[in-house]
Amino acid sequence: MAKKVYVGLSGGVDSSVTAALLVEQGYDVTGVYMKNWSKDLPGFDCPWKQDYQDAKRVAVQLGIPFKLYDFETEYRAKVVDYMVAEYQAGRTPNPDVMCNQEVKFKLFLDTALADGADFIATGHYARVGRDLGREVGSPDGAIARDPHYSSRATLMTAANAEKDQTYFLYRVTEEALSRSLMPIGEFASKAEVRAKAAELGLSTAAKKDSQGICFVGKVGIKDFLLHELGQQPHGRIVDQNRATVGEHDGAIFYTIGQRHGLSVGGGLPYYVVGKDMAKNEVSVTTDLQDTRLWRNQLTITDLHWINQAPELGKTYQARTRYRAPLVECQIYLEDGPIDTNLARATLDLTDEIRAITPGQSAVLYDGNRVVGGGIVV
RNA sequence: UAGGGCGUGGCCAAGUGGUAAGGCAUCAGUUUUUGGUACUGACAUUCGGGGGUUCGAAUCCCUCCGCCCUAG
Repeated sequence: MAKKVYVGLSGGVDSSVTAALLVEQGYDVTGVYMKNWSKDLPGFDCPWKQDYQDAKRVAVQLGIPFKLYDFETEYRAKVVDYMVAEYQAGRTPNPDVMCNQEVKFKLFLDTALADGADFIATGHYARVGRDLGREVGSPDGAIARDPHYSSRATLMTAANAEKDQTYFLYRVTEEALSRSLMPIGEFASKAEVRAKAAELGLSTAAKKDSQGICFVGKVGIKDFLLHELGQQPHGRIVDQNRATVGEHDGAIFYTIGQRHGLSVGGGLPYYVVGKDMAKNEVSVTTDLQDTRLWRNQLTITDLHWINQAPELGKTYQARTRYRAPLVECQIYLEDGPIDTNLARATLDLTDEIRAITPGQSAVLYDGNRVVGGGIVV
C-alpha cells in the first residue's frame, strides 16, 4: 500500500509541482491549504481566497483529495506576535524561520500525522538526506519500517544554490525532517520547475512568485508595524561623528545595514549601523569601512542543531542573512553545554561580513549539510 | 555697520557667456518566501527676487532679500 503524503499547497507553482511529482512517484497524495492569515489590511486585500482557489484547482487537476487546515490562531500567536515583540525589542526577527519551525514542520506535520499521513511535503528549495540512517520516503514503504521518526534525516541544500531556502529551515527538527519530502530541492532551476508545471498543464504554471508572508511586501513591514503598534516616538539620527543628521519616526522600523527610508540626503549614502532603544537613537554612517558595519565575530543564542551539535574548532560555513555569501567559521562555547538551547556560542569568521543584525539567524553548514544555528544576539 | 564670502531641485555639489554634470534622498521597477542589500529607470524649461548688457547669461552689471566669517 502506497505511503500517504500530505502536501502543503500554497497556490503557487513550487508546491503544485511538488504534489504532481509525488503523484507521479506513486504516493497516495493529499493536498492541504494552510490558512495562516486572512486579514485584510488598509490598502491591501489578503489574497488567501485566491491562493486557496489556486491550490484547490491544482488538487482537482491532479485528482487528489484536498483539505483546508486553519492555523490562523496559532500563526498569530507563534509567528506574528513573536515578530512584533522582536521589533519592539529593537531586533530584526525572521518570521519565516519561525513559521517553518512552529507551523509548517510542527503544527502542520502533527496535524497531518494525526490525520493518517506518513509524510508531509512542501515546495521548499532544500533536500532531505537519508544517508545517516535507514532510508525512508520510498513510495512502496518497503524501506521505512518504523512508522514514527524511524530515520536519521539530514537537511541538505538545494541543487539550485541560487534558490536554496535552507536558511529558513535550520530550526526544523530531525524528527520532522524524517517525515518530510522536498522534491523541488532537486531541480536545478526555477525555469525547470515552471517547465514541469507547464508540461503537466498545471494552472499555476505561470503564476507569479508570492511573498513568504502575505502582508509583508504588499503592505510593507513598516506599515504593518504601524497598524499593530501605532505611531512610534520620533528620535535622532546620529552619524559617525555624533552629529545629528536627521530625525527618524521610530527606531523599531530600522534595521542594521539599511540604507533607504531615512530621508536623509547630502553627499554619501547613510547606512544604519546601530540602534539605541533606550535613547531612541538610530546610528548611521557614510563610511563603508565603518567598523560597526563589519564584524568577524558574533554571538548566537537559542541554538538549534538538527542532528548533533557542531564540533568545536572544526571549520564550518556560516550564513548570517538569507542569500548572503557563506563565510568560513569556527564555533566556540560561551557558557554551558553547546547542545542545550540555553547556551550561547561564539562564531569566529575568517572574513568580516557586513551588517550582522540581532534577531536574524546565523546558520552553520558543513558542505551541503545544514548543521543548525542560532539567533544573533 | 565697515571688509570678505555665499545663495543652483528635499540635501550635498559641478558649472564664471553658449543654451543646467554628478552624488544623496525620494518615487517606480527588477532581484528576494524575513527585514535589508544590490541593480535599473524617473526626477530643475531652470540657477534667492527684480531690472539691465548681449544674438545668447546660472555665469557680466545694477539693485533688493537672506545667510556666513572677520572687524572692539
